[in-house]
Amino acid sequence: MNETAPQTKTPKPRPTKDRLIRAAAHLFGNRGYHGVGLAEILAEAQAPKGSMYHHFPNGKSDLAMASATWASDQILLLIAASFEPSDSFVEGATNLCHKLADLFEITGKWCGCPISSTLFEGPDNAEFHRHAAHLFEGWITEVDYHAQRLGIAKDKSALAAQNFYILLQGGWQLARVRRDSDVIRALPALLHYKPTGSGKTCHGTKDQLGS
Amino acid sequence: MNETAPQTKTPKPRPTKDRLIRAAAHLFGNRGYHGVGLAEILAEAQAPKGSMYHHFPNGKSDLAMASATWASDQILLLIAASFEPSDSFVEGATNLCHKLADLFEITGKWCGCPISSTLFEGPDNAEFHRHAAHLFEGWITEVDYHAQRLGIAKDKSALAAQNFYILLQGGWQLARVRRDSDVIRALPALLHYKPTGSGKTCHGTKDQLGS
DNA sequence: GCACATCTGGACCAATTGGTCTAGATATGT
DNA sequence: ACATATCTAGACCAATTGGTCCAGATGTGC
Repeated sequence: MNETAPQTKTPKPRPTKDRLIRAAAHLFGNRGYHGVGLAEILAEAQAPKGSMYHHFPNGKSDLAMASATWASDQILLLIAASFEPSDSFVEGATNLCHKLADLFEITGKWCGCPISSTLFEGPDNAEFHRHAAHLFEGWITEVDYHAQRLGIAKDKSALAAQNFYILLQGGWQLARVRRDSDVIRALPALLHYKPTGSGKTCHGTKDQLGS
Repeated sequence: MNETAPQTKTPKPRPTKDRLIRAAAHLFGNRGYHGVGLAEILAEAQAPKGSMYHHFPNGKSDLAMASATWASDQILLLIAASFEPSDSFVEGATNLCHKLADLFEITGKWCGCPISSTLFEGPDNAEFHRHAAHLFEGWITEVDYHAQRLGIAKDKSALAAQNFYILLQGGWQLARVRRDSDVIRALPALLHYKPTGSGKTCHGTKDQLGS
């Protein structure tokens, strides 16, 4: 019937390993590593325990690493899709924020950052921490690359990327607290927010989305 | 012997309830609600299970709420101590960041934000979420109060407070990832960061610490 | 002294946890 | 057809989980 019915046919409607990773990413992102039991993951992935330990011999922690990597890659795709068609850094950042906000609104799921939920609330294992750090630096590096490509001075791009990362994480968290995606949409404005008022921004050239 | 031995004397070296709250706050902040078992909390608090269920009839979740409240109050004290002696908003914010960074360096414990660790990675209970939201808004309100007191226009203070909150949460997370408190110390500079280059900031009126 | 409420100690429990193991189903290559 | 590697299915397990319960140790008022 519809394409979602695997049944005996269509040998690979979606590989079991993939289903496990997605289910794990989804659940971990919502309730953290310790907050989700294997039983629940297996139920959502429609996979038996045996399959899981076949694909992830080290069990839950293996699966967590894989699902965090997968989730991180998704974000990297989102970053690329946001910055590539843009003509300025702020425009790319704005795109990203809107895509993210849309995602939250559409799915209605106010999940947390999948990497920190999975690897930070996990065992305070050094390997988990290293992997999380690696993935996060990957995000920053990717943004840095686009920042340079879009004309930000090489000595400032890294800082711009890091700053944007901070805003994104902080904003993500507050948006989750308030269940209000507008917090995320408003983030780009903070890229040149100034606390001391003065109505017009920099008054000078292109003050908003630059470009 | 030493003053840390409660023994039969000193009826209240520190009330059991208090010890439980502190131990819980400490452990939850590091590994999240689900990441810590009652056994561990009771061990660190040196309290038997019976005591705990006496003080917190609803068990772990009760304790989590109480410890999050306590931790939040600690932060509120830190905010007050940072902004009260300051002459400008940015100065207060800078103080807060430095105090926080010092705290991390001294303790060497890169704990996460105790509220989100405890209440967000906990059961996706509505009560937990509401309480977390309440506590966080408390932080923002407190910062807002000081912002106004320190001369930020009433229609901008709320935004300034929210912005600072976002920076703090994002920075806190990145600092934890990198185990580098400098990230937090650098946050105040972001209060008027602008990505579009132009060496001098807004060129206009009091661009830096305003006030 | 006694009666009282408060608090502690820990034995006990059902449910769940992550993890192991193996018999069999299902490809895939020849 | 057969042999082989890959994957699935789930029974099974020890350990741990959060939670209950109550006997007794503490106070604290009278």
